[in-house]
Amino acid sequence: MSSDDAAQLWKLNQRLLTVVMNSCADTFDELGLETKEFFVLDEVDTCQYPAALAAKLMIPKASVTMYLRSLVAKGLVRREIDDQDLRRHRLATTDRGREVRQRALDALAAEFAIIMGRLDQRDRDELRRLLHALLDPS
Amino acid sequence: MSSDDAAQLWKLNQRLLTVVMNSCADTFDELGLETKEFFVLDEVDTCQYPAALAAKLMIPKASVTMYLRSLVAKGLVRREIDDQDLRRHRLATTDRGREVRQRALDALAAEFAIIMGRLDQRDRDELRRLLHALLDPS
DNA sequence: TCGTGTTTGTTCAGTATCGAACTAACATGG
DNA sequence: CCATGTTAGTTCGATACTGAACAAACACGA
Repeated sequence: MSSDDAAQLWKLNQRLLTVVMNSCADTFDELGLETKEFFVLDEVDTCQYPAALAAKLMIPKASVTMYLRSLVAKGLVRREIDDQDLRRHRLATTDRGREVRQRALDALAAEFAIIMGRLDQRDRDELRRLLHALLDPS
Repeated sequence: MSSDDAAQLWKLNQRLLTVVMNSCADTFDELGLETKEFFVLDEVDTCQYPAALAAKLMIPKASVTMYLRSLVAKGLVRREIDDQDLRRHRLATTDRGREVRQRALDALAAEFAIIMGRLDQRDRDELRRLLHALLDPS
């Protein structure tokens, strides 16, 4: 594989993600969710703590502080005291937070499906197979 | 494909691209290139004009103005008068611009190739075909 | 118990980004 | 030729982001 070849694939892939994300913008707006906030909300339950979120999402700690402040203000996430380590803020999504997250994920999946609709069934299966081959750490 | 499955695929893909991009950060630094600037530099020759760049990259016109200003200041891109339409700035990479772009693409490809290595040549070609079909609905 | 070194999350200040308004240059219809 | 509408690129003001410094809490060997 030539160098330009790999880079081109990278760019196409990047473009695909951007297109899908842009398509979700309206739904996210209705949910009152900023794009960046969504990524944080989505990982709150699996990461539990701000530091872990920053590491997982590869964004600065200062940014996590901001997104969390907004999510808490919106009532989508709540902070709890961690009795084991008073420095840490244990995080958890609220009921409403879970609902919003699910709606956002559905929107993302729906838009992805629309784009995928440009392919016929055979090609969709093929693309999914290739992406899985790339992404699954198997 | 279930809704969550599609979203999961999307998120994995997003993560993959971020990791690759982060891996390139040092090289880009050495080249004196900001990440966002790179995307602009990379498309200058194919898009020719700022408006086309904004559309292709899906970023605001105002941002394109800024990135171009920086690229021009660094001597990587130059603006020319378009005799056909005096509103437009025809853009072109300089010799140094082409060199820097190639180095950046090489870095990107090198990192991405590690992942792409999971596919054989036939599958990579297939993947590119499918991504093109998705993104260039001709 | 200290002293020293980490880690956690926040704050602050400087930079980056971008929506909206703007100017200049075309295009089209009359 | 003019009126009207559209498009190209820039500027400006307001917001978003983040590196660096910070305070608090932990860890652990001496």
